[in-house]
Amino acid sequence: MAAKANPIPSVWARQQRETEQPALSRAAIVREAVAVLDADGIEALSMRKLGARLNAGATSLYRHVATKDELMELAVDEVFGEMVAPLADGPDWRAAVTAAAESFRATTLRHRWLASVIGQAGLAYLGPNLMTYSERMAALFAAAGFPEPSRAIDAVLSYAIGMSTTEAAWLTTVARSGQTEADFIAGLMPTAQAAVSGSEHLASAYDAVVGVDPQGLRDTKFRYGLDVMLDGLALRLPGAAEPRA
Amino acid sequence: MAAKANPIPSVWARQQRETEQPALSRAAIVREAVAVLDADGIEALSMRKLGARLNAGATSLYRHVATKDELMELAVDEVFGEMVAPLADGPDWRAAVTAAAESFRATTLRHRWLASVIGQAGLAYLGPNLMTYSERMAALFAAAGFPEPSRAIDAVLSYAIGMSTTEAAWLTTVARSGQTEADFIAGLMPTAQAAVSGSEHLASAYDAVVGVDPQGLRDTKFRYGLDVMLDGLALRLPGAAEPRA
DNA sequence: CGTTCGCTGCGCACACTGTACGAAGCACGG
DNA sequence: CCGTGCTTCGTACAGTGTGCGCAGCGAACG
Repeated sequence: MAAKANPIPSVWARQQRETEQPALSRAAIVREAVAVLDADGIEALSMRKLGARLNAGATSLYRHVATKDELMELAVDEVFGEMVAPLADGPDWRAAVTAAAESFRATTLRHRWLASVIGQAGLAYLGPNLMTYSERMAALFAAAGFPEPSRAIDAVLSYAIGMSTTEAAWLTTVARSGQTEADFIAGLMPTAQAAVSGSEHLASAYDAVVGVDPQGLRDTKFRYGLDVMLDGLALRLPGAAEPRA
Repeated sequence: MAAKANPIPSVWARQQRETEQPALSRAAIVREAVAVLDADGIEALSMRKLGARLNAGATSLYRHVATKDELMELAVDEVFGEMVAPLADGPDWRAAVTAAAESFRATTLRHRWLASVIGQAGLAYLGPNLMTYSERMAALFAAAGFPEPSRAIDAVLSYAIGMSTTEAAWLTTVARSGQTEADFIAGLMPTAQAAVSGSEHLASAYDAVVGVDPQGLRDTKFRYGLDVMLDGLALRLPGAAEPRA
């Protein structure tokens, strides 16, 4: 009422050129969302908190992003841009594919929330960055002489996804405990030992691993499975001996 | 007051043997939770709804389950009980491992919410059912002569996880559209075609697939990657030719 | 030049979430 | 008979995603 009867003062009270921040844009929102996700994990990202980070109200974001799920899709493709697959020029397709897979793993471990999102939404995003990554990989396999590159992509990528998401989830659990990985494992051992008691093969596998550098273990584990897969693929190149079990 | 002053009628008014429902128990809660998850998906499971399904209040569940996350862990291990790995008695380790992997995939596709949970929490559950599944698989590889069965398990299981969760997420998306898989793909084609334009290898891969039975495609895709992995593993058995790229 | 119009940001509101807390009911041992 | 401990539940709180309608701004237009 009072404000309506007296419109004049607002002229003076008006904020002059309050465009300090580069305004709100889809790109800025996605970038900040990734920052929050990296820093505090997936359950810490709320529209209100994100809005506050951008000096904006929560619902303002909805002008640039249809829904939170869409924002997550954009964030996923954003970080997919960090995954690089070498160009198909070198003769060593194994090294190139290995580099591409390691890049996938490294990116997933750098942005551990990816594991959750991939589990919920899969790879059906069709985002441009995922597209160029896949295309590069297809070119790699095609240049190597594979008749059906997409088959090989699916195999290698599925392995990379499974191993990387499991690893990311594990590291998230570790991080939440506030301990180092080695300490966390040490603290978990009693429970684990009890769980595998009566399982002879598992128990011996556990014993063989106690006290070893965990990160190195994860690295070689990933490389092992990847090498196995690439060996299997190599057998499918034109001219190769049949494997025999 | 009135009830307290007149204790007699309550004997007759009392619900005789009101144990129609088997009361509230951890097992019953977990069972019902799985039912809800299967029927309506992971985002439809709320403690209130679950309580209502069991003729109980929402917070009553917390007497048997510490937190919702714990309930999810229990639900995961519950369905892990459906995954079967053959005993290590037959000579054909490839067939046995294939059966175990297919069982993993089938279970994941039967309970598609598993994909989300695995992405969030990994396989660090240590639940009994996961344990016996892993132990069986370890026995399989050990009997086949692998010096490090756990390495082989990690490789095969990672592949199965990656492919199955991706597939489950895809099927969830399809189901949410209310269309058949073939129709959904048809509706998606324009977008997909636009996305792969300029990516020659991907485009040709897409073209090769249009109009084919989608489920059969998924089946063979899974089998292909699994066979590749098993071929690579076979090379690591004592006595095998080196692969050459 | 003044006016209008569409786009952007925002406060409010709604329905819903997980769960901490304290009270009430019950079966059972003394 | 009275505790006593276990189970259930109502209430409450802090937080979520997001639909709706209003205010202000820049640009286009008469």
